[in-house]
Amino acid sequence: MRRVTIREIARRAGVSESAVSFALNNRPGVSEYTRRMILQVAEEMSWRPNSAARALGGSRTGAVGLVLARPAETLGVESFFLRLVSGIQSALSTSATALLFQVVADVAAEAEVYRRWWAERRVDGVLVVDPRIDDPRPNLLSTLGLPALLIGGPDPTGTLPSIWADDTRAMTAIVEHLRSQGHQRIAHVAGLADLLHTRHRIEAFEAATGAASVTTDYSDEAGGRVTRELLTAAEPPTAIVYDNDIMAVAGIGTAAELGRAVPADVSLVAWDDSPLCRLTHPMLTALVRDTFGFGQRAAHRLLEVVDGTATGDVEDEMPHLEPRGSTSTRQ
Amino acid sequence: MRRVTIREIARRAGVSESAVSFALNNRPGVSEYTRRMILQVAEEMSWRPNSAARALGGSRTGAVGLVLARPAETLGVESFFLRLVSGIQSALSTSATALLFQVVADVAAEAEVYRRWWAERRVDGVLVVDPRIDDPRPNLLSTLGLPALLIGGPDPTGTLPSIWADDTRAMTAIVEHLRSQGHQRIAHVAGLADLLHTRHRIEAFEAATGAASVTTDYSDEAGGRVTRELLTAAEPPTAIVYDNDIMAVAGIGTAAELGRAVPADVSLVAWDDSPLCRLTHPMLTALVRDTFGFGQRAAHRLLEVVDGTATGDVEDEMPHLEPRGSTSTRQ
DNA sequence: CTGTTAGCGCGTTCAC
DNA sequence: GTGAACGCGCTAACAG
Repeated sequence: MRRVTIREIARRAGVSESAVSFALNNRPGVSEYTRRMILQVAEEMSWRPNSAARALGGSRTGAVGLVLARPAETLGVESFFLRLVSGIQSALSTSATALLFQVVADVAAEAEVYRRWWAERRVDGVLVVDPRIDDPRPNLLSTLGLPALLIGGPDPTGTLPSIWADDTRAMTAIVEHLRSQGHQRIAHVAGLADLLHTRHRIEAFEAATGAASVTTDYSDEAGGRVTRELLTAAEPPTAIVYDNDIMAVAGIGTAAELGRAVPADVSLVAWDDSPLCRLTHPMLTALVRDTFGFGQRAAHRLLEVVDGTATGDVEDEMPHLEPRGSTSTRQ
Repeated sequence: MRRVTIREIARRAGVSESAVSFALNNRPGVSEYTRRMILQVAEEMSWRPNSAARALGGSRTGAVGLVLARPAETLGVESFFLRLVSGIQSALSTSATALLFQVVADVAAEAEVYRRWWAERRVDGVLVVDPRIDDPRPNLLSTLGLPALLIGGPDPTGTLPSIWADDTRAMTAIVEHLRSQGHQRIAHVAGLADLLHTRHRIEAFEAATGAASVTTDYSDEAGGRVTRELLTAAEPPTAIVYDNDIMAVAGIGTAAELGRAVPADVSLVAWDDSPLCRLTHPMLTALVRDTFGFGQRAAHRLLEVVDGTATGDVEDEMPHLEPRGSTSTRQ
């Protein structure tokens, strides 16, 4: 495959390289006639800008980054994650921006990736997922000067702009829904204690019920174990809210083992919907989010942040509960 | 954040820019003493190469690409996929190579991404997953001249180098294992008909059993439906092999609905292991692959292909069966 | 207003 | 070990 440069287009079109550059970037300085002619030649030769040359001259690389710090045990997020990435890319593709993606073991490694990407000028900005309590990343990114958008939040330190959904109100809505079905004793099997959204959910849950949430590592094992503890206690809950789909699926299995009928004896709710929630019998009532759209909106916002045309937080739409067989009216 | 260039290092170290470049790249042309001195200065100033400048001068971008053409229904691959990507990156990180990642809807869009990446010189090579029957990608990539490694294969057209695991032998091993447990009637719920590995599995299955495989779209719905058809037939199978975890999980649910005991009435095997396979009761016997290691080896091999130091196919290790509760000895 | 020439960004490489 | 040219697109400054 021959490489096509602006120089060749200029030669072929019989004009200067700068004229070609102006025409290709839709900038003044060239007549309408010449522009059309140049564009046609470029089209015929199927020219594409060399991203390296562009990045070197201008200050844009045309790429943004996403790092997923993925402790081995956190498997429930996968489905959520691929939908999010799909949405992100659907938004990025309209501005021909590429996505640099990396999976690392922990936040320390994540920080190292940001440093490297920025030092090597590989990205124009990054999307930061899973904000944590006492999160070192906003401070790091702000110190580096690397434009970033926090997905989830808002940032407690007010350092990074963010896009977020209201987990607090979502949890309150779930509890109210269960209450309206007659549930008095509700339990909450939460996720990783140091995630910001976990704290939000816990605070909302405890405020609404007065009961204490239990934190876990999101694993199926934890979901099963905690469910067993809850259901074999003196006064077992009549409804359990799980912070992800995996734990809810494990929970429904454990309930069956213990001989508890779902939803007659105990109702179950999964925080995030996924195909898993439709594999169980009964199917799991789940909190549905428009994750693809969320990703789109996040990417769009990041591009604005990179351009400097946006700062501050945006609240995304609230997720809604999709009732299925695992919950039902109690009398 | 101040940007550090080779020019500054040269000034600070009192040498020429080329000397710095030689020293930083461990190339001859500079004395050991000077090299050390330069490296120390670079270290102090925490210099990092500007990837754009490097890409522009040399012919390497220091990035490789991976496109996932993900039809909405193919959800079972997610877990496999993240493990694969983790492995890929663990190998890439040792050579400071970045991964450009994109999720698209279909192979046509995937081809378009390859064209764009290559035209824009964004990648040095790509990893191609899910080879298909009559796959247009090897031909395209070869025409473009974009170095590529096929994950799965080998490429029937012999166009692209590949790394692959022997699905044929794996299927044969599964059938033999089931036979050794006394199973006479075995069924195979296969995946998408146009995937190459689906064909390999089907051919191996039909050669070993004489029975016909059924192709599906990998969905839980298909897994459940086909299981129901199989189990309510005149002579139901005593063992079923599913091409992914999702369908096997749906299958175990359907068996329960029909009142068939697993494994007493019917044994089930999932092709790919995942946490899902441990969420069922009984747990699913599954084919275990070292997906992380597979990704590592694939990335390593791609880098060799990019360097031109490798061509041809490599066979990766064969997956092994991990027996769990969903299969057992029949008499 | 239309178009050109010159020089920049930054690391690499080749001739000296 | 050095100086200078190069890769490719962008962008002042400048000429018609």
